[in-house]
Amino acid sequence: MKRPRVRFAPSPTGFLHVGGARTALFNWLYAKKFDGDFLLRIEDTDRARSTDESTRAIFEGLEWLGLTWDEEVVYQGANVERHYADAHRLLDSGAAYRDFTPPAETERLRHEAEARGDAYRFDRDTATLSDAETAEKLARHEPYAIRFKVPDGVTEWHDVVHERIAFPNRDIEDFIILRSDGTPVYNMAVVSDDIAMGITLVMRGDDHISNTPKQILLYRALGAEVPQFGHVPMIHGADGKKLSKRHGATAVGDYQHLGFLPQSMLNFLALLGWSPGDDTEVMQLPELIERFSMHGLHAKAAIFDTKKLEWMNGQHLALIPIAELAHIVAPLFETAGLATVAELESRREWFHGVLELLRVRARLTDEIVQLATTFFGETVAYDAEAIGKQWRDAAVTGEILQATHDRLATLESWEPTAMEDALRKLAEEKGISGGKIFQPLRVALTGKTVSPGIFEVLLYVGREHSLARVAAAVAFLKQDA
RNA sequence: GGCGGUAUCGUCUAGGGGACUAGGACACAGCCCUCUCAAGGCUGGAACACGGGUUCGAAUCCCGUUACCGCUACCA
Repeated sequence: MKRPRVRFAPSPTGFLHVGGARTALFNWLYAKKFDGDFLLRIEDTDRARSTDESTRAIFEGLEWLGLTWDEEVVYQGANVERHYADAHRLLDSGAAYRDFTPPAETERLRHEAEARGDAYRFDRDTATLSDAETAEKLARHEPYAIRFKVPDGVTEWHDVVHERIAFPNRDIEDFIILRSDGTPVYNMAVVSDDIAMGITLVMRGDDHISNTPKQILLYRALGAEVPQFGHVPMIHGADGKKLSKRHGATAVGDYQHLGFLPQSMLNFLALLGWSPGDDTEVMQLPELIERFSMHGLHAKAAIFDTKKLEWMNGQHLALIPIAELAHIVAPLFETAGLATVAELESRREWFHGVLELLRVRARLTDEIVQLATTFFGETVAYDAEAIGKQWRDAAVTGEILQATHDRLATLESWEPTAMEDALRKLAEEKGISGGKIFQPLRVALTGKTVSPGIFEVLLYVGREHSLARVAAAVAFLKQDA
């Protein structure tokens, strides 16, 4: 059995699209699972649209996801000489022919047919010239394109995800493989490169299904072994249309910056169009490799559901080792102006404790940063809503907070169970419920009605700052009353 | 228009002729837990596109219809 070789071949005309990322993922999983190679080829033959920036974005996106490639990146543009040679090989063997028809003329015919409502197909006969005519045009250096001579018959293959697909050859026109300026056309370049790279399975998007019969014909005419093909479905937006910019974020980089973890993205993408066959949903990369099979691949287009992605991210946020999370999130704290990475590192235990508190309450890493503001800074801004809800009676609340402050101040150890014992006892003495103490206290400490457990907040805000915040709240209420 | 592909809850899916009263997850609603919020647990509503076959028996196999998607370039 030959070593499996698969590739991901994006054109660098934009950022790494989530659909592309998923295609890359399936190829990558296949390579890992079946002990093969995962290669990357940049299809940059469309020089007008290709940019270095896009190429970089593709690398970055793939690297962020951890989908690393096994050999040096192949740039299609570097192989045009081989593409050219292969096209001429087909010309020489009679599998292709010269087409001297000016592009404008072909275009005119096409428009005419369309206007009549007919299906246009290039007419081989009009381009067929006698040897003498050809020699004459050649002598005059008239430009020509090379067209592939599509043979009679039916071209079919066993698609890894769709089973059998067949195209009657009469529905395939004699397509151009080399433009009149000598540059190769997509299908020629792809086949030439896939042969040269020794690709054994071409796994790509559904939108390439109609290219496949042309490519199979090319493999055969070139005398090359035809690889396996697998066409994975498209990813659609909520409206059922191909996912595009107007659906919002479509680049994997967008999701990175929105606060998603790469493992969530991978897990979510894997489940769009593939299923392990049972109810398992949350999986890490090793498990994905372990469970990956072609059998679980789907033929149906899937709609990208951001809500489920968010849930998935919440799951992975809860699972990721805390040190790893800290590493990802610390720079975000720095850009938010909360603390520098170095400061956080110097209070490692405390920082990890804070993250432990917040990770379960957040779905995005950005949310963790937002929620964490409570644990930084000297002053607290009180939400109007929080005041209205928990501090209605300024006099009574001020008194309770003062008592709370005093009781906490007497504590020997700044430790949750001791705090809870003390404050529950206080509530009992006053004949009120615990909530009557905890809720106003929460507003005093955080300015908000919601937060992690009040004793954890006290612990991580710290004794000094907590007492100061409560005192400040008492003062605020006094002035208010 | 031609060609190709697809069709299970709103969404992602399980399902490979009998185990289907069609299972799970997201979302939604309610309840429990509880100092609030999450997380978690429980409960609920919600689907086999339609029509024909094949078969003792069909969500599962076949055909047709419909709908949706893709391709239809000297773009990739």
